[in-house]
Amino acid sequence: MPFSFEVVKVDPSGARLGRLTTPHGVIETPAFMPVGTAGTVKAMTQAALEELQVNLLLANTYHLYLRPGHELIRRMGGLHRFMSWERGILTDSGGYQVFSLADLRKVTDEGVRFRSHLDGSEHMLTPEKAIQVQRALGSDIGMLLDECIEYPATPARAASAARRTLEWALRSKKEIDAATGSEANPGQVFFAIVQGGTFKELRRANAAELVALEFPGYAIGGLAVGEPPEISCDIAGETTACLPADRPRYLMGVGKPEQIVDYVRCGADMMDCVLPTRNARNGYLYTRHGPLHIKNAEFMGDPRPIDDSCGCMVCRRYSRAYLCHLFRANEILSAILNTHHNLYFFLDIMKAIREAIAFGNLSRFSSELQARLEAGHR
RNA sequence: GGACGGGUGGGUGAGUGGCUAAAACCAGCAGACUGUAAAUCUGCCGCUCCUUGCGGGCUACGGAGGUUCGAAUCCUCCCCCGUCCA
Repeated sequence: MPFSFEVVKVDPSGARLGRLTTPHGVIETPAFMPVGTAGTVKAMTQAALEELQVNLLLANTYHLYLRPGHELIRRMGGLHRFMSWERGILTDSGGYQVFSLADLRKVTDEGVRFRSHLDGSEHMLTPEKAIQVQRALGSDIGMLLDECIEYPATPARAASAARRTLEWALRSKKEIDAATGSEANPGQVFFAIVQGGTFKELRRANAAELVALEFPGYAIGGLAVGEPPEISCDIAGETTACLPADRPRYLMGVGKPEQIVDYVRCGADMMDCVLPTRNARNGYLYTRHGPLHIKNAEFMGDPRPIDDSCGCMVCRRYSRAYLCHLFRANEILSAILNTHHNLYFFLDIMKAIREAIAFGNLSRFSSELQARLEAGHR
């Protein structure tokens, strides 16, 4: 199955219902991708992810390159085989680590020099190298190396990162074209990433320049790095407007449940976020009536499920009291059950969004969801 | 009966004259987390008062006295707890 994308329906808001076809299956969009940085969605088995109907998950080039090494993964038959996952995989390029590991790296026009957080060793990640590593991993969708910057950033800094991201995209394109047809994973495609900080002109320009290079899909990067959510939304909407309607748009690293609908209405087709998984491990659980800290004393003797309107395995089977106990006792099952629930919650919202678009009532769905989540607790 | 060692805030445990309401860790109470250096991190954690401030008062390092301007820290006696010797 080669890569393809088809827009099935467009909502008046700009939200799109679509189908993304990859060598490892079809993904209904808008899609939420769980994050599995190191080739594992923490605390989840692959079987459990399949049960949750996850069709596409995210792994990380930089982390897998450092450990266990992309060549090892290539020898093991590629990432799909290595981690026993027959569905879709999107690999992030390491561009986010430019931002998150800011203390351990130096960015130049050539690429990013990292000092490994694992053993202190030095590594050079160039746009070409990022492509090569992702080829070795054999993901369905790879990402170009970009320069993700912090917020707030000056226009000059944002412009410089956007310019560099564009130059890196040109080099990536060459690297991609050079090897086309000679690969073990012929269906693999690469998405370019639009940068430009919180400046609309920069975003528009960067998007236009990348679009001219004809990538099969585009991502919007550099958002949700600390800016107010209204700005993220504004920039996301502004950017998608500059992207071709027939290509998938991936809004990287977002978002909170109440923001997801907004981003879909901005025209985003794909999203990923660590919030459901990381927050789960930290005892922060999402419900249709607002979040709860399961470790809090009030849940110690609470026989109710996390969310009585949730259909997930955890809510059908376990009480808040038990989950509270597991968390306090530092039991591994705590992370497993919490993650399961939070992922179900995010995936379920996205599924409901797809249905709402299909039925043409996204607007109503959106305001109802918003109202419930903002209504407060329990 | 004798010789040592020890008794510190909910727990473990630093501290041997003032910088100590008393380290650190745990427990407890709350919060944060957005392309994962995260099962992590942050704040609070004796009582009390108010004009909530690097604010006032009170209580506190087994007990009771004492030395000293000042004691968890030094002295005396007592009570416990270990280990060893009779």
